[in-house]
Amino acid sequence: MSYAGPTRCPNCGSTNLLRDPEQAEIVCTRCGLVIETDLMDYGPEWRAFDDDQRTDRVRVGAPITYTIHDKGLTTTIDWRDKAIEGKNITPDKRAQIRRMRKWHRRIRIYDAQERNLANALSEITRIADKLSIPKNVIETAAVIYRRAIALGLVRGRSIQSMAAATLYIACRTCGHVRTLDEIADAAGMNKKEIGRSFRFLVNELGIFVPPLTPKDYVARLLSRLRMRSEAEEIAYKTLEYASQLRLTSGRGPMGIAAAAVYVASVLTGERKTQREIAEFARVTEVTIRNRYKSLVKNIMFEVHL
DNA sequence: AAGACGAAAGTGGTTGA
DNA sequence: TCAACAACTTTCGTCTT
Repeated sequence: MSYAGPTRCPNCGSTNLLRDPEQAEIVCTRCGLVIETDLMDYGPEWRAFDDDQRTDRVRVGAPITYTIHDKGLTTTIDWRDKAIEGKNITPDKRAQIRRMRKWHRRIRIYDAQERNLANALSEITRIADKLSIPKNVIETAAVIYRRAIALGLVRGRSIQSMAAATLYIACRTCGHVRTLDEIADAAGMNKKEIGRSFRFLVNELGIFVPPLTPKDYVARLLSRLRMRSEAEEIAYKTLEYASQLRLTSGRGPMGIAAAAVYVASVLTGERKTQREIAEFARVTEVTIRNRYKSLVKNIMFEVHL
């Protein structure tokens, strides 16, 4: 059976796509974007009958029982090459014990990573569920986290912040607009730490994260303010002018989006107060005023020409 | 009285020596 | 590592509707 799927990653343009029938996905090996899910699944042992199973069986690697049966009770083989009574032991016994020790250690590291992964994935899904983030974004986050763990980037950092940062990266690369604030809220931790982990991961993994533009925020603001679609058009037009006039560079995109929405609210007559918009946009009224001021000044000038 | 406006001082993050 | 800096916030008094 042949399958003509995508050949290029829509996010970073890489052609190194990994098609993984067991995980029923096509994944970009460069940025970790999950391009397609729910491919035909060939392996009878791993057939996923519903979404829950697909998550549990395919994604998490080790089944959840793995972490339960162990519960952190690990064993160690003594480093001394002695029998229990303190006698020396024969050379071939000694060699055997050393081999056992080696493998025991290796297996334990593997265990620790799997545990970390399972932990992180449940954290990721927990945050994502709170925000109703779609499944493919969660999957992308999982892939990114796996890469991070494989490169040893997670050690010494809190699983929570790494999980949240991973989810944020996934949102950005998948074009699912969420603010760092929202993620931080849902994760129950501060924005700063997640932001730091975010930047760290982006640097270390070399992921291309498309920058957010004011436009990305407008639709969300309008829907949260329950405004009509004609306002949307005006807001987008305003932003277009603004970016042509280079009013957008270097400014926080949310402030500009909020100002554009305010302009639209005034022009359409379904006026919203600056405070209302500021609240949803998570910027202050003053910021809206400043953006709005320069918007009006420059665009009026433009119109008069 | 509510909303809009703007000045001034404060805050947290980035940059460049 | 530290100071300068830009963007944004906080606060508060004044103006407008």
